[in-house]
Amino acid sequence: MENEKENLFCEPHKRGLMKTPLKESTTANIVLAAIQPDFGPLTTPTKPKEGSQGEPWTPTANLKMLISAVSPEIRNRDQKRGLFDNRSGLPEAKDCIHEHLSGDEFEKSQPSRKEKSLGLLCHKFLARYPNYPNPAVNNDICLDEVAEELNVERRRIYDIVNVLESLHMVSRLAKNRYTWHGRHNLNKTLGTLKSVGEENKYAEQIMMIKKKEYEQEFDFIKSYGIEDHIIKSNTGPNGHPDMCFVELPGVEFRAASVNSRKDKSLRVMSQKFVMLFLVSTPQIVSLEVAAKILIGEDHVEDLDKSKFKTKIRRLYDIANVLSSLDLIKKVHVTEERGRKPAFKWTGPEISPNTSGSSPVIPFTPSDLEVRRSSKENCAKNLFSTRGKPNFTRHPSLIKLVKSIESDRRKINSAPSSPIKTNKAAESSQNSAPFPSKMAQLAAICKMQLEEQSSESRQKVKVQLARSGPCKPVAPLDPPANAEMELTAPSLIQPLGVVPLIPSPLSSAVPLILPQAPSGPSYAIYLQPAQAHQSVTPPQGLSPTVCTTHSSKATGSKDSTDATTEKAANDTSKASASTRPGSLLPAPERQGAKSRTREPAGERGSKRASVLEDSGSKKKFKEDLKGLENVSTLMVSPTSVAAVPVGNGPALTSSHPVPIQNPSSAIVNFTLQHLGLISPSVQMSASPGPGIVPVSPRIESVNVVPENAGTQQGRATNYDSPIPGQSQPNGQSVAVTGAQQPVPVTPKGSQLVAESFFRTPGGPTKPTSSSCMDFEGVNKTSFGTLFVPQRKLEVSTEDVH
DNA sequence: ACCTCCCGCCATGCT
DNA sequence: AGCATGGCGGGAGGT
Repeated sequence: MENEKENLFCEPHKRGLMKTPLKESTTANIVLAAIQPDFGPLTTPTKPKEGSQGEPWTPTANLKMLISAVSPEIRNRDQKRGLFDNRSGLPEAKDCIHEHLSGDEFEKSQPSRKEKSLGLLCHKFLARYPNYPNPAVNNDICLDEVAEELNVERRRIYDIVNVLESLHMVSRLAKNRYTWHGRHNLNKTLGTLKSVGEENKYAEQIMMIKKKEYEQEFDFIKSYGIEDHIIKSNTGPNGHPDMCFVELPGVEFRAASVNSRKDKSLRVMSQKFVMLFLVSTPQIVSLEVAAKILIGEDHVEDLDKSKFKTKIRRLYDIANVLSSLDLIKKVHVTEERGRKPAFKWTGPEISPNTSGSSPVIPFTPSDLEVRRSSKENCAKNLFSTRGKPNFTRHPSLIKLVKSIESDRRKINSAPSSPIKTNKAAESSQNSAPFPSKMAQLAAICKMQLEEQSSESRQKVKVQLARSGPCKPVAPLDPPANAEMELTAPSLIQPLGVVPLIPSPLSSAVPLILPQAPSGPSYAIYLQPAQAHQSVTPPQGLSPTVCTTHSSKATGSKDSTDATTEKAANDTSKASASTRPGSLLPAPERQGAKSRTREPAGERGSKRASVLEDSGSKKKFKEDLKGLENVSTLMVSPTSVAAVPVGNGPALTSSHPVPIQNPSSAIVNFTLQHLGLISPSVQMSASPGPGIVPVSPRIESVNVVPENAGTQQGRATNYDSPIPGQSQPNGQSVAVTGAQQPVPVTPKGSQLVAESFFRTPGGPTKPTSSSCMDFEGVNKTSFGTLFVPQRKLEVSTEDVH
């Protein structure tokens, strides 16, 4: 009954009807459709939660519910079972490879925590919707329904939705209702976030934190004061960077309710977390650092532990969702003291949206235009999100906006964000799960398989039909991914670029790098502050990188491991260490992902100063490895390129050749460290002139891909509207091009160029001032600072 | 023993 | 008041 209705209304796409792309959803839908009638009303009612679980689908469900009421355990068991059996969402029932309820008592009896993990849940959730939904269709999501179908408490759905909302993949329509936007706005959002992150100087903040750590370890401490200042300056009035939710023009929060406290947490935290990846060079962010930055109070000591722990918990939640989106993947950063959990960006590379602040624009003209135009959206203007401190809107306005937007959407079918889609991100979207654990894997695999099969058929048809209209972009990405790469060395910092002269000006200094042969050109820009830093040796870290990966699942691919090391040495000199390109493309998305896991070591204790010991050994090994790899890999530097700017299709992002990228970076890095080449030589990453990033520490990163294989499934999965595009390997290039084309002018959505942070309390960020501070600092303390080397190893998790 | 992070209590705020 | 949201942190599964 209702369910059906609701489905219709809420998630039409599920039905397959319209949307082509529905991936798994189709399957699921189908299933649901079949089942629902039988069961009867599901009810959606408000809270599904546990009770709901049982509820619905079958008559027996009621019984179960009753029982469960009595015993939670039973309840759980049922739930699990229900999950699989019923379907709620998952495909498992169908394919199932494993599992089964029937068979194993084991599983059945207990679903295991993993099966209940947010990551898996998120996969299920994502599987229901196409990456690039047809805007013309109703893409509403009814939270209650979803919760029921997935057999989870609504609370969990909120966790997912909040993160998705932060990326503007969904937007709230009303009470219990969200609209699914999929990845249409993703690149745009990321660009905006990157811009905001740059404005906030997150890169610097990261650096500072790291520096502090080092110092602490070594007793350096002296510079605390300074550092704090810096941070503070960057931060808002409160002392910490408080930004508000960054909205995109096209995707605004419509419900008033969103405003309130929501500005706080998960959503904002998610955005900030993403920003950290986007602004940091290696694109690897440890939870510890992220937590500190998010907490704002970075002042060292204050972090109270509980707060820190809470933040970490939240970050895991966010990370699980982002991992499901294939935007990040878990890795470990190993330092002397141990491994710390960290995440590596595997999403598309993005260029910052232009906003007022950044001068340089990497975008292609078309993009710019689009962006501009977008700004003009009526709706937006009406409600400009931007300015508002609050998101509250009058209901009537909301409606109006909504209607406008919907129209707009229809009109523009084009995808909005063209920017770089490349990376596979898109393609993978749905796909890719990474199972960390077998269970998850299995579950995911099943889902995927189902999806594929069902989808592919439908999809193709549909897409073809609709292809025109939609926007989409295709993602391309290869299937997989597998690989990892690694990145660069410096953990922190910003592009390796070099600024030559530090200018106090606020604006960033754009550098245009020569492009690699094939690639589009890219520009890197630095903010003054950064530039300064670079000039002076920041502490960054030097890096060493190691990548390791295993390929797993997919097998073939991957592989790339490289490790590098650098050894550099030294301390002060750091200059030597430059970071190679920092950016690495990340490319690959592997298909599989797993949620998280890993040991992390972060914890607060960093202090142990024991450093080097174990580290050195490892390093050595790594170095060796790195060398080996290098030899093998050496390849085109180009691939390493830093930030691709244009929309260019080619962007590195996709990296068709994953291996290369890392390798080049590594190679450079290694060579430099070895003294074989000068830093300036570096490849693309850091061009030139000046490079110097340097960081005192050396780190090595190992990335090991975890996943097992699920990828394949994924490959197929994507929904991109454009069917043909996907290529297995990831050559996304072509695809990209295709996507891009659609610059629709009117697009409404667009851009916000302005991304802004809203700072509630205060004014915006103090950019200039902060810059100044930084400068001062850099000069002052950085110059002298000695930094011990460290090694950092990043490894993706493996699953066990 | 520690890392992850599920679970769900309960505050917050809209309706 | 009731319900939707979602902050938060205890505590337990996993390794």
